[in-house]
Amino acid sequence: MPQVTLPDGSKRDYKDPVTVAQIAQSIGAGLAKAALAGRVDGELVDTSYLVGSDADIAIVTERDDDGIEILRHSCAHLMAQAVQRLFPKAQVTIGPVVEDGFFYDFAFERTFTPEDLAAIERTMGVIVKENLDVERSVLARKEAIALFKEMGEDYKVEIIESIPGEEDLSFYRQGEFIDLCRGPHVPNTGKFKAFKLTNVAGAYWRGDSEKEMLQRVYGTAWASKKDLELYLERLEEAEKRDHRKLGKQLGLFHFQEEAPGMAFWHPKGWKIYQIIRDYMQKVQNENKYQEISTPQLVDFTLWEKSGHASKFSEEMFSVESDNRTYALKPMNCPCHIQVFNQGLKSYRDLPLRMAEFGSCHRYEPSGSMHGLMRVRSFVQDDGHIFCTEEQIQSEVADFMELLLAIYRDFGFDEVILRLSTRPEKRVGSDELWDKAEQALKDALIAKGLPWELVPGEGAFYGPKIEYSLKDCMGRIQQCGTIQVDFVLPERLGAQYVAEDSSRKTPVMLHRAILGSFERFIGVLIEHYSGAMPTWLAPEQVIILNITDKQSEYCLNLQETLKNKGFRVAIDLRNEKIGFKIREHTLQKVPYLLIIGDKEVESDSVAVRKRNGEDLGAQKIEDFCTRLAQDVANFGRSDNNQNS
RNA sequence: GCUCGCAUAGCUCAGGCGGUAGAGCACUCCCUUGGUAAGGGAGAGGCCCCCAGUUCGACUCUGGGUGUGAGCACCA
Repeated sequence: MPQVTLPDGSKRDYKDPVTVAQIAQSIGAGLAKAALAGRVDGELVDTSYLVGSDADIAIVTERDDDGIEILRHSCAHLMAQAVQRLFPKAQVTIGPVVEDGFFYDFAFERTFTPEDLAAIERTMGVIVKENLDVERSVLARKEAIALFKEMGEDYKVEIIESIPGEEDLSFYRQGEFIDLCRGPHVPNTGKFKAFKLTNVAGAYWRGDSEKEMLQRVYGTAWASKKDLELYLERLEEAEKRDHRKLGKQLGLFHFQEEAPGMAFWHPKGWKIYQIIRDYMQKVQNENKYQEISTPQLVDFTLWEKSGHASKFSEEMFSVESDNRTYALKPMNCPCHIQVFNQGLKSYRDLPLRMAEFGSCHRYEPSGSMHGLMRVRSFVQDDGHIFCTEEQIQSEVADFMELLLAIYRDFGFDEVILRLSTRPEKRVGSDELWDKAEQALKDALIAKGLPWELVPGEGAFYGPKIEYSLKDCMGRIQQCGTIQVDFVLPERLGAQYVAEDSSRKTPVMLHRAILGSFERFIGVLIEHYSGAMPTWLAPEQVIILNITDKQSEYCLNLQETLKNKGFRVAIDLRNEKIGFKIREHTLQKVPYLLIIGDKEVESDSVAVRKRNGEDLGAQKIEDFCTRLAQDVANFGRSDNNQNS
């Protein structure tokens, strides 16, 4: 006699065991039709699931996030079925859900073409119309292996064989197609309303670059055509914001063949870079960091001592000179320890905070480069804190405070914090790890922000916290980090004299806030769609004359504003005012000052913002006040005047 | 690094059964001095990514390379 409790708290009694579908039916025909799956005591199940005892039940529909996930997962099966109808020789492998969609990997004798994709999509539509029931069944491992061997699905056999244990496995069948799957799935193939195959690409079998490459077909599926449209619009919007595109349009930087993965910064892009660097310099100075600078080229022997050569020598650029081999430094840490090692340090010197805008080079794999986001030459806002074990927590807490304040200035309020703890392969005693992990944890807890634990993902030399920010498109960008290091100071002989006059090895905290200037600027460009907040805009103001008559007034005005520390450009070209406004609006200059006879006579400026807003005529003084306020506000979203 | 695609004027892109190429914008000059997102005219501009091969002839076809895009793998 199952009694089910629905999400609204109401209860229903059934005489005999009932399926989720029947429960939905008993509530209403509409719900029965919309039902994609069920949730029984929190577990997702098929609508065919039989409820035999009292339980909390929810009917999962497309209005439910889980419902959409199930829809996408089932859509992957739908696609696999279509592929096998069209290409019987194609073998299926795996087909999971990913953000906003799904993919399925196939082994096939040739690659799929865009025409193939279109054909697959059409066949998917046919299968939807066939409205095939999706049926779950359970097979013993042996039977399952025999079945898939007979079908010639070698990859599936391999998957089944790799599943540990002897328990039975679940399978889903729709028409002629059957697939190993945990489920749950939609009850039939008629449930799909909006899907689209987006692209094909290669992907390694089992994610292993030693193994063969499969054909991965990506698709997306939504509850409605409207949602699909919105998603496609979102993709378009992201494309418009692409920093590589905007970098070219706004004249910020370029790349060229002779220097792959290394940016050529143009005046406006470099201005942004400098503003950020000056800001970081100031803020770090205020927070008791001492800025240093260390060499670009360092003899390989140092990298051997540090242990990087054995692991990363292939990824380092090297330079031969005087029968010696130097590496272009891929990181700054060993150099910072060299600075620490000069002179005898006392416990009284700790914590000792060093910062460097360190230029680094790494030979990144050719296929991994991506605009400014992943480059071979970059500058880290690097810093190392030498401290005692006892000081870890407060240093981490202070760092976090600083990082969050800086992110706010750049206009990022949402920060995702993740704590990565000890991996299997590691150095240092468990006691030491306990202490370090606890210190990081305590610092996180003290901050009171939500954070995520990622067990086993720490570096071999210590645990770390990673700080990711969410841009305005909802994309997550990892930028900052703080890592505890038990190894490097020891390896490179860093020591300090303790209170009892014994020699001790300091703990080293590696930390970065922006990560790299290159990447961070890339993130900023995409976040702001190139319309930098006034404090970061390479040109804050552009002065436009209407006719030659106002030229002198404009030049004087430029001088006045420049003397007040603003970045002011001027456009005296013989062009119509509408043309100039258009050009500089497209260049996303925050303020356009239009100067005609009226302004000259009244000693004022007509102010227009890049978003088209006309602020009308203002006294020069008033405009300066406004501009100064805008700059002082940084990119903080509270009271934000930018748009 | 791997799979697939792409590489034509400063930029965005057309183009052709193999006979060395075009548009818009930008640039230069001229007319125009015009009040809030494109005024008009004229001109100049190309090793059609690089190296081989096929061919009477290659920007076009074939092979190799480089760069780049999507994805995978990698990311101290």
